[in-house]
Amino acid sequence: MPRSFLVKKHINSAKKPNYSELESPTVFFTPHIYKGLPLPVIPQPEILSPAAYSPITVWTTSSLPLSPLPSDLSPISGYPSSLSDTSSKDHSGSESPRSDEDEQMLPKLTDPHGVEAEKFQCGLCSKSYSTYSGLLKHKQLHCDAQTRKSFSCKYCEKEYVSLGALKMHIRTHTLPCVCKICGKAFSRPWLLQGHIRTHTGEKPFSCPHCNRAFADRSNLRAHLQTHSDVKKYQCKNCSKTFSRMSLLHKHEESGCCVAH
DNA sequence: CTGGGGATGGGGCCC
DNA sequence: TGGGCCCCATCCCCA
Repeated sequence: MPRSFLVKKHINSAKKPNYSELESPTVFFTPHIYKGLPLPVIPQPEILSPAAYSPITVWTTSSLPLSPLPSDLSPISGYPSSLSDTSSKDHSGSESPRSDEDEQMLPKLTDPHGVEAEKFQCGLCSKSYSTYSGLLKHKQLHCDAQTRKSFSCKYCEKEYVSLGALKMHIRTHTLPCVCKICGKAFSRPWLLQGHIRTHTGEKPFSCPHCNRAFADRSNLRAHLQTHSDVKKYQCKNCSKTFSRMSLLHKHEESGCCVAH
């Protein structure tokens, strides 16, 4: 299943950013751990600065984070995570912005500091505020979601509520972080760092139960499931538990043990 | 076939 | 605002 729950649906595809300013230069990442490591065949690459973006042309938008949705993604409620509690992840994205609307929250008076009471009225809900800042706060907290603009990716059909989110997504297309050892490109430096561990053999995450080491924290987390009697992912039909969702899916797709 | 490890993608959160 | 890190999810491969 594509991990698109955070992506806005196609609401206003006409809102395209200036991509010539969005795209980041290619970055060759070289970790410090190369120094002293036996990689003689590879020329010792220099450490380059991380990707830097040019100043971005701003399209009108107020990109406040969306309200967090309470969503416990753990298939088994109350399961004790060995590493951290992640039950409060923000998986918002179901806004229905009226993207064709322009700024409608204008003060009744031009004085931005507002010396009289109830002078600043929200153009959407008609609530009045004595100060301009009060109106702004109201706008950001309550009404801005309705006027939020969207930012569309030029490489695919995804849209985002903030320019920052779009820029992050653009990197998945431009892949600016390139491994100097094998040439493989990644969207983000830390992804490249994880990849480089496959070259260096570095495994900084070790299991407290069996001392097995892993290069990736997520893989250690999955491994920790194998030490648990009651695993994280449980079949609704037979209550059998699995260490990975993919295993549960396989189990369910194979017909489980109970007819649906 | 099943379970587990390796590698990677990608959005959110925090600073 | 961006980088680093978090977490979840997924695919592939192998024992």
